[in-house]
Amino acid sequence: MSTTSIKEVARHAGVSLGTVSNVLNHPDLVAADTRRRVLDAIAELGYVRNESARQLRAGRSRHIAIVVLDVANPFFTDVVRGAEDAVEDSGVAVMVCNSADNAGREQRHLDILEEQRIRGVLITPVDDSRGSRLEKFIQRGTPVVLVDRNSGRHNRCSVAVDDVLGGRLAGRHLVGTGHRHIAFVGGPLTIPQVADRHSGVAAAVADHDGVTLTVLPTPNLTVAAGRAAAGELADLAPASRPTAAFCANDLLALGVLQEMTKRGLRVPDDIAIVGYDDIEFAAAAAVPLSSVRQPREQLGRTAAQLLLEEIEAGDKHEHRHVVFQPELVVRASSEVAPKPRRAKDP
Amino acid sequence: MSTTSIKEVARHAGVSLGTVSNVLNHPDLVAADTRRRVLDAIAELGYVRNESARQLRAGRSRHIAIVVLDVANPFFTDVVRGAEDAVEDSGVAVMVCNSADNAGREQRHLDILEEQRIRGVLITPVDDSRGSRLEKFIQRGTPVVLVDRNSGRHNRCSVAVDDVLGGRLAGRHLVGTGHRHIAFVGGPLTIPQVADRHSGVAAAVADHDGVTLTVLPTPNLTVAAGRAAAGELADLAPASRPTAAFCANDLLALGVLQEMTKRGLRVPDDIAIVGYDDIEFAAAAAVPLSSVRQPREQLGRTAAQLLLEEIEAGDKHEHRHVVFQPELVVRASSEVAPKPRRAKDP
DNA sequence: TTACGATCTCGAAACGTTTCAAAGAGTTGG
DNA sequence: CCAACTCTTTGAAACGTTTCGAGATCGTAA
Repeated sequence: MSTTSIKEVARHAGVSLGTVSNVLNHPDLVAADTRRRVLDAIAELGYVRNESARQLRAGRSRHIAIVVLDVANPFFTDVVRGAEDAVEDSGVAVMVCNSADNAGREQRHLDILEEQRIRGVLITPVDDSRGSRLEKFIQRGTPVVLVDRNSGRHNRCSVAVDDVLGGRLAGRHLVGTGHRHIAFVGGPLTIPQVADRHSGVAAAVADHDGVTLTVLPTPNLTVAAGRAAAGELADLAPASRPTAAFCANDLLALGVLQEMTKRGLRVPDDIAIVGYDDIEFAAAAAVPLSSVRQPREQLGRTAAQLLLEEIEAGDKHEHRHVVFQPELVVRASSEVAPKPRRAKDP
Repeated sequence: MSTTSIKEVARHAGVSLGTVSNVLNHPDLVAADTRRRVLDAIAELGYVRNESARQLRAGRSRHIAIVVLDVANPFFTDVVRGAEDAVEDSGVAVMVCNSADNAGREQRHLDILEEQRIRGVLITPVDDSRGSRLEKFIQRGTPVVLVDRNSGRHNRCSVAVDDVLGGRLAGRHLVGTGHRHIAFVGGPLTIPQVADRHSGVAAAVADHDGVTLTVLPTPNLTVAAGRAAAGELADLAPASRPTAAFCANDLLALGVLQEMTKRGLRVPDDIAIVGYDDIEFAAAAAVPLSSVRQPREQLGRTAAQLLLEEIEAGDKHEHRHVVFQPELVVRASSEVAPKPRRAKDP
């Protein structure tokens, strides 16, 4: 552990401690040859500034954090990249925290971040209720921007996508291509995004007589959960089986696609699939997946910009709520109009 | 920003400052009702400990970092999850840093981490040469464990997978199923993992007369690069086109699969594909991808354990180099023996 | 020659903790 | 009643910075 302090550098260079600090922070105040001597001493001793001491004195950190629901979900990694891009040369660094959709972990992360006097936080919250840890966090004055979630409250910025519209787009598309029995695959419905996507598709279905919507709840939004849900669907008698599945995200959709293929059902002929997020792997699937596209990197970039703005402006900052429009991308998995059902089931 | 300090808590509770600190760090030394009073004051004032001050006094942080080549690659997110699991209740937190395969960014991250007096670092380095930033970092005494890279040097632990063997497994499999012309898709070859995988497959091919290996270099290891490489392959005259592609990772392989399908070439009949890493999306592809499996989470878990061990043991620690064996997982993308070529090209 | 600015350097204070020797207050045993 | 404990609490020092008023040095104008 490097243990050289500014004091030793000063001694080595034959100057006072304050001068070394000036070389580091206000080089223009120091005479050229003194500066030179100090820099040499720094190089020779391998001095590394102690950030804790700096921060203690300065009163604040130079970091922001982004807390995501699932680091392993490509949707979030793209959001992270967007955020990293946005802060690139603003002098702050980004810490990535994974709440794993677990309120306890989210809370612990927030605890740690607050102890660090973090400069600001981007978060897709698990628990955003009144009196939640996050609420307290905000009230104590740390700037927070909600990501992929819009907030009715006015003490924070948010950047979101209109998920109800997204669900509606998917529903309209499926109804429009002739499907009369649609499944919604996703859960838990306590996740607002999932609930919104569901109510969107439900609204689209309700606009048309004779179209029914079946909800297949899943415990989470993973590929494995998609496989399991697809198993249930495939086990249904062909006559009562939905001809299309709208999945709450692409991981689920990929799981459904995989399981259906494995069981000999053809996509989209036997069952059409529409996902959500339009992660890169959606297009890369060998039956390319239709999906509701969210501007993933832009989400992260915009959120980070809002945060920097708030950090900059302080009290003068006015909170804003940015909502992006989703866009349906139709690919092979839902492209073909459904044909009369064939008897071809396991 | 919460600005209450231990001093105010002390005043509020009518005790000295040292007692408050004891309540926080050594509660057993404090009488029950004093403790009670202090805790009440803490709750009432919303006191949050200042980690910078704590760390300054204690001399070290409670964080480790993991620096990965690409946060958006599921391989690395799984490694991260493994590492997070391993440190779960050791009292240290994990910071995730993304070098994006860029030496400059890696350097900047290491600068910041050193200023933080980070407790230890897991890293898949971009630049591990003699005299590199990383080398200096290690020499100054911060514990570092190399991930997915084995090191000849003896001043650090490493956890890796035998990539030469992995390449060899893939090569043997393809040769064994009758392929006589194989393509290696991947690059840049300056990435040691890529070079090893290549030399593995080259060795396997060299063991058999009449089998040729064509190298298709790519600028990076992404899906898009895979698509581009597949385009080149597909454009070749059928007679001179390889019948199998071994890709340096699964992202490339998925790109190749997608582009081939798009161009009407069938996998595996027209061209077999084998990837590397066995990320979850490999199995989820509708033509499930054969792949060389790395124990992703275990890689992260083991690396984190070694790091904690070194942090614990200090000078007494003996560096170790763990090497895992990869395992070939054969799926549909390379399952069928190649048939006589058909003329069926764009 | 003096006075004044301009430049540069210095030294001490402050940031909020943790730690530790020492003191205070009871208790117990002789 | 004193000595020797134990149990609590105290207050000051130290961690490595940054900041800022003040001092030192030198050149220049009056």
